[in-house]
Amino acid sequence: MANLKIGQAARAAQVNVETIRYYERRGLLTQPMKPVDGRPRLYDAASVSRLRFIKDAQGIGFSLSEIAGLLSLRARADANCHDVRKLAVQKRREVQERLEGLQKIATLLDELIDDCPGNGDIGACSIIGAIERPKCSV
Amino acid sequence: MANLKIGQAARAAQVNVETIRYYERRGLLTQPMKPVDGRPRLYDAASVSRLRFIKDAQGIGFSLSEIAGLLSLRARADANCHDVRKLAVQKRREVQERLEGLQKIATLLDELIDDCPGNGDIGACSIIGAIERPKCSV
DNA sequence: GTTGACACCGTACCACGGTACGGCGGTTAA
DNA sequence: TTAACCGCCGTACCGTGGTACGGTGTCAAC
Repeated sequence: MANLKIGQAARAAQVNVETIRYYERRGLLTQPMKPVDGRPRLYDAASVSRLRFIKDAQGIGFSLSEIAGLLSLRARADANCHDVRKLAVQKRREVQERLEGLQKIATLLDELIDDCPGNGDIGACSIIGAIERPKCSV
Repeated sequence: MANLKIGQAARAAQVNVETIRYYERRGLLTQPMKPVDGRPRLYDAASVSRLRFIKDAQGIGFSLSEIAGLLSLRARADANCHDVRKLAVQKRREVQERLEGLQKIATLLDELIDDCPGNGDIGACSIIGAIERPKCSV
């Protein structure tokens, strides 16, 4: 899997061609040199794995800017594992906060659903009512 | 708390003035009639509570479009509590999916952090390594 | 009678993560 | 040889949820 044209690289990494160009514009991926003779640029296996890295890091909750940070850390000879770990720990904390927020929402929705008579006049709807009254504010 | 100018209404509902205008443009809030004499529009308590409704519904995970749906349901005389309940149940399901996704991410990050030596060469960093290799894809 | 604080209105801009389009040129298969 | 397809490039556009800006008008206090 080497020397792929952009479309093939995109398929290999399971992303859109436009996404590759977008990452190149954002500086997440280096655009391969354009051959002098006007042939299409060629992407190698490293480009594909970098694309997968980006997608996987995105999958575990990093934003593109954070991924850029991760990638540039990786490229720095003096970078220490410690720096990367710090980013991961920070991200873990953020994930925890989002988890707790969502958990509250889930509990609240459960209560609303339990209270709801399930049919009848909308004026009597406990869900609408609960959102309307202060008790419900999250 | 009645007949408030937009700035007062915004403060009462704890939102930005621009946010009120934005909701009016989006059709989530009816813009009060403009007095003929050129005085500022006046917002009543119902507007403020509608703003709070929007903010609170947002807080429990509804998007503005979904809130618009909720609000128009509420306005329909023939609407049934059942319809509202259906939206809430649907939302509960979505929240569950997001929770499970986040939980996976949390577990993964925990593993990465545990495996990381915490210092040393970045080439040896288990976090970078794990994201790079298939095991890690989420 | 001027200063300051609002209101009003249209429009532009922000971050985020892309997607789509149009025009040009080169390659490839029938 | 001609159509179909791909690459290249710049630019525009999408949805989401707002925020900011600039010019005008109105009002009240000092």
